[in-house]
Amino acid sequence: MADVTDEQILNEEPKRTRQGTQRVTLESVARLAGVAPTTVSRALNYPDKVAKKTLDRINQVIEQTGYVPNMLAGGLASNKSRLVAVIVPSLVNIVYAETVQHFAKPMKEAGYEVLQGEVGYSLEEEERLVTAVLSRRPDGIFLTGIQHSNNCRRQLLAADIPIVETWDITPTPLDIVVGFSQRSVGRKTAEYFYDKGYRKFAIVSAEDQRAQIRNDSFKKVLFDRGIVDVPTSFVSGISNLQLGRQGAAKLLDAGLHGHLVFCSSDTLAHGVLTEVQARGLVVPDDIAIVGFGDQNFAAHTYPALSTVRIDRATMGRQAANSLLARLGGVPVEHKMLDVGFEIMERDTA
Amino acid sequence: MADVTDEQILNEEPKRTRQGTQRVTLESVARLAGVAPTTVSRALNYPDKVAKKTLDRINQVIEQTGYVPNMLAGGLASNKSRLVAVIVPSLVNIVYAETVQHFAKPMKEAGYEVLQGEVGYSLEEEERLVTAVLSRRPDGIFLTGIQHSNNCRRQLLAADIPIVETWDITPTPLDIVVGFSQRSVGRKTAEYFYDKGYRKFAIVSAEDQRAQIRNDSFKKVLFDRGIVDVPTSFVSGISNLQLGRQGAAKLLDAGLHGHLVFCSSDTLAHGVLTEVQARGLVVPDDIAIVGFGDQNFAAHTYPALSTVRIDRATMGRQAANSLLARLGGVPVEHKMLDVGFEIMERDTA
DNA sequence: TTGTACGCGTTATCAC
DNA sequence: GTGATAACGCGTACAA
Repeated sequence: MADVTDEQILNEEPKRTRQGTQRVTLESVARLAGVAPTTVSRALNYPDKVAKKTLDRINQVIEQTGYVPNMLAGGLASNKSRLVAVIVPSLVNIVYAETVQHFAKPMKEAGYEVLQGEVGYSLEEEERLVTAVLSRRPDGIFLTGIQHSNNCRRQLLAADIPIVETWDITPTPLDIVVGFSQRSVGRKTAEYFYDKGYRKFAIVSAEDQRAQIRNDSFKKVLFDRGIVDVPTSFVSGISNLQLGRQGAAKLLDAGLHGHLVFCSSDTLAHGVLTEVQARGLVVPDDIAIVGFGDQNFAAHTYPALSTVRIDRATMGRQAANSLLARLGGVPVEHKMLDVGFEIMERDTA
Repeated sequence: MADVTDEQILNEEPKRTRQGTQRVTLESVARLAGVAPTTVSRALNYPDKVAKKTLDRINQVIEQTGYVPNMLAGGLASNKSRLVAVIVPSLVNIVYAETVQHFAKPMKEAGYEVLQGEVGYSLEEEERLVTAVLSRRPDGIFLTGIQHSNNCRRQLLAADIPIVETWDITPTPLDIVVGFSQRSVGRKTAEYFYDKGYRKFAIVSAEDQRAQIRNDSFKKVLFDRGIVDVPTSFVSGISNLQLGRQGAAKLLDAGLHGHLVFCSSDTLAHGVLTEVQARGLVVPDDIAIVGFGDQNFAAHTYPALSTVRIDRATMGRQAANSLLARLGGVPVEHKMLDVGFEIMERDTA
């Protein structure tokens, strides 16, 4: 055994007990370009710190060999992954997808990749995904909502990275929050249409937490004005046109007439509209409808959908701005950014 | 200077020229549990290869410290990232989102995270994203479509990882392909509705490559039957209801009547339907409409939308199955999997 | 402007 | 069942 050890010591070559990938590495590029690995690394990360001639030679080798840097190694060495994690309730819910898209664009332009994960509306799922995602050492994280399990909060805080919470607002965010008050949406919407003269109301809603908050504050306003009965139809699963029709059908079958139906999304509202029309009723005379979100189809349904406009582009963009500021070491001016909302009165209510 | 060197050599402690993250590492867990790092690693990756007692102690320390493994380091060492990259034209196009969702579920259950990127309909963008994504050393990659730039193909092949192409079909995939023939869709749809008696046709289409293929084969069939004039209205950007209405408006303004309008997506078709109805025309008598995709709202528009059903769930699931098989070293039985499509005749055509 | 020498946190290998 | 040791591929402090 001693012999082996001696051999190793005497041997110039490393022991090579393991096999790496056979791909071209920074080192092989360096060899081919006749420079030190450091120089190649610099050529990649700080091109202007390398002599033009050297740079050209290196780039040529990179081109020829098809070298692709290994960011796992780079990230480990630099303690930066250039990855931001995004956690949304659903990948196929277009309102979240749009927010993420507007978030992802500036992040990508700044050199970050987006790792997206979906968690439904369950806090436990969120906790699991957060753990999984933190093991990738993201440089920052985008969260949907402000409700998280205690364990989840602890992990997030321990990770010590910038965090943006979105789609709600709170004076005490984990780090930064960019959103709007769900409570205000419910309240203002109820007040607005009550003041317009409506006295009968109903709700078609998905079962998510944020919708519940809107519903509750909506009903609270009505209750305070003496309206205690607000027929509510819950649908479960990802909202779609069909669920909207089903939700409306239940209500209509129960004899709804002259009500304003407040929906938890434009998609559900579109379904309600379709069902009402399919029954030969007239909107808004027989049934009035208000959606939520102002998705881009809302202004183009027939009749055009009244709804609550949420500026998803601004929300996404601002979330990115704040995160990028923190990532760049710039102190963020506002820990809390309220992007507000706007009631869009169109033709269905 | 020599002194310093001597000190270093004599010193038992490492030089510590750099500062790692202060987070808890596998090594600190090992120290606290009184075992070697190797054992902790094993406890995490092969729990049954560790004595029950040791395992319990380690898990307890992990619990207390809130240790989160660093997968950058793990990935570097094991040459496995447990990451699969997904490249789609658009994050907000729900038909792709749904495919990805069905793909992501089994992948996640098998322990893989999904890194999603959007590339529009540009091959150059795809190439750029592929490079960025390969630098994360994904274990596999999911592609939309079968058209890629040469450079992109080269990189993909060089990466030497399992690849699934989707949403189209070819006998010569990069690795595996799960999809259906775009050409057949156009052909069969034209034949079907020609045989049903339609003699006037029009098209409302987005500008993407795959839609073009459908349009071309659609028109080819009609041409062969003596129908040479197929008014076509292109819309640009991500398809939505408004664009569908606009596309229809252009056609309708030009005096369309009695035509069957073949749309490149259900969303556009829904817009066409809305526009036609807003003008007081009757579907399908004045204008017939056929969509593409059979999204979940298609059966619930009023009247219900005739369309071409694409089984996105099966496509996503099969893509995952094939990829997981390859990832597990199992030889894949079919390099090419045709999930087909189905013409859904409902009430709009 | 370029090169030397570590170390980042983990896993594979092999020995015990 | 457990541990020592050497990589994995790259960034960075420091020296030249």
